[in-house]
Amino acid sequence: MVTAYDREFLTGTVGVLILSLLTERAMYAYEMLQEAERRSAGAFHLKEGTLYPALHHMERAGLLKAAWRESDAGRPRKYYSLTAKGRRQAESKRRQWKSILSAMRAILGDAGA
Amino acid sequence: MVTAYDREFLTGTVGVLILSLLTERAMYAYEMLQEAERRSAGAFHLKEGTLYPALHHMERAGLLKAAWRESDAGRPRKYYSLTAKGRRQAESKRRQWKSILSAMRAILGDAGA
DNA sequence: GTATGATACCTTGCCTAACAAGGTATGGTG
DNA sequence: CACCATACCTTGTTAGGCAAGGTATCATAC
Repeated sequence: MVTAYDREFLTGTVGVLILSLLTERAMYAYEMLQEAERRSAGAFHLKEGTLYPALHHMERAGLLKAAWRESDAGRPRKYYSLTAKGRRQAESKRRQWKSILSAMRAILGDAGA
Repeated sequence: MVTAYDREFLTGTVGVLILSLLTERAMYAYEMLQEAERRSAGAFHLKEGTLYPALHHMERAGLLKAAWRESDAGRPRKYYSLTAKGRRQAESKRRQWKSILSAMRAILGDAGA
């Protein structure tokens, strides 16, 4: 379900997306890929080449912390969770996202509703 | 009112923004800058270095056409309007934008509402 | 027994959009 | 005369998203 428009619209949203998912619970990267796809009914298809570097970057920035856990089958999984700084960032980003949303609505008229 | 977050969130939205403004009426670039700022109550501060290249690109792509008109005072203004192709594009982009919006809502939970 | 696909992690290199910072020109206001 | 708002534009940098590759484990199918 990867269409050409994904990219232009997705740009900049990946950060908020990760922060929001991790606000709910700790998750591993592969799980995030599936969750994003499932919840958007296939509209989003987060790419691995986008997600992994983003996670590493956010970990370096002190927003996330990672912990390996064994799984019943297959390779161990690397679970990410929010640090205190990450939780503050999540809150802040969400507020910003809302403000951008309403601004877009104002500019687009009913088109953005 | 330029804040650091503008960029990440704005990415990819400029195209839709232009198409939507021009759906209403022909406008010149400087006017678009003001309109975007006014309607969003200062939340958006479209940059000239973003807008002008975007307009030129969209004109080359056959989405817009430009026409110079004299003004009572100052320099002549370059009015942009949608071509037939541009109108189709505007419709299509708006639909995509809506689908992305609802996908984001689904992922963010009430955070995106 | 081996091929394939799902799971699960990762990196390198390219492309393009957004921006900062600069430039030109005109008219009005202090 | 200086300065600001209007109005157009360009160049160079940066950073984010992605395609395409790679590694390893396990289950299923043939």
